[in-house]
Amino acid sequence: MEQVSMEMKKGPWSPDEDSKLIHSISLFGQGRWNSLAHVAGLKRSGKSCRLRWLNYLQPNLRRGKITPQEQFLILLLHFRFGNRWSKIAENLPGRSDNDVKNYWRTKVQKHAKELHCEINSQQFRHFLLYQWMPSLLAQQIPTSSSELIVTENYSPNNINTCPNVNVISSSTDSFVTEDDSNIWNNLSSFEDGINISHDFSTPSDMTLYNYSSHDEDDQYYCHNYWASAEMLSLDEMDLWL
DNA sequence: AACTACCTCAACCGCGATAGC
DNA sequence: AGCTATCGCGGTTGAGGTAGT
Repeated sequence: MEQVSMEMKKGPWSPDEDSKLIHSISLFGQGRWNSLAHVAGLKRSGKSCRLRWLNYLQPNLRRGKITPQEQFLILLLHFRFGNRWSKIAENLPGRSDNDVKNYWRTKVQKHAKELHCEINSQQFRHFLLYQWMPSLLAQQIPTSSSELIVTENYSPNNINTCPNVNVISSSTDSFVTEDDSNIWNNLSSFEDGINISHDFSTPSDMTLYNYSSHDEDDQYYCHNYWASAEMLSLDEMDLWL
């Protein structure tokens, strides 16, 4: 049973409490949060300590606004995982599930409300896929360029670096023809992180998103997302490269 | 300057899953 | 097998900050 008593402190953490928790974790590591709270001399529940560490204190957390790249990833991965915030956050180095959740609630849900759409409606999904996500991609490249743009690479050794977004054309009215082999060549040339390309050369009733990443074992893999215009289904295919 | 409305995000809560006895 | 403790996740709240009037 979670420790509950009258003297348990709640609310904002003080700098003193933070340093006690950090010190204890440096000595004993993460986990067994109730014990950790006790040895740290904190009048906090283990649950509260865990949350404070994961969402605020642990090193390598990214601060500041969610970048367009990260926003794109959140929207894309929400199609795949739904409200599984921790799963989405795994793909956003330095962001917690709370960050992802807050973004979704404050930005995406608000937008749906303004459009008088249900968040899970076909109408809103269509808006995300064909308007919002392309506009986020468009923010990644300078005007007049339709070539592959390479932004800074995300290195697994530097978790504070933003995930990489590679854009193959971000213009919805000036289509760039890229055959599939070019796309794969481009993707496979970035073996060090998360890459996204959006291919606008697919038939007008179909949008293809390529999302590639590598896992802890350095396995490099790629997801293709085809979304039909009707948004009735979102098919996924994983290819091991 | 004062008030209000809105936004952000840290923190809490409830609950289900899992581990250990 | 059943009980208890712990963990982790998703949903929600509310304090503090900021922009608008």
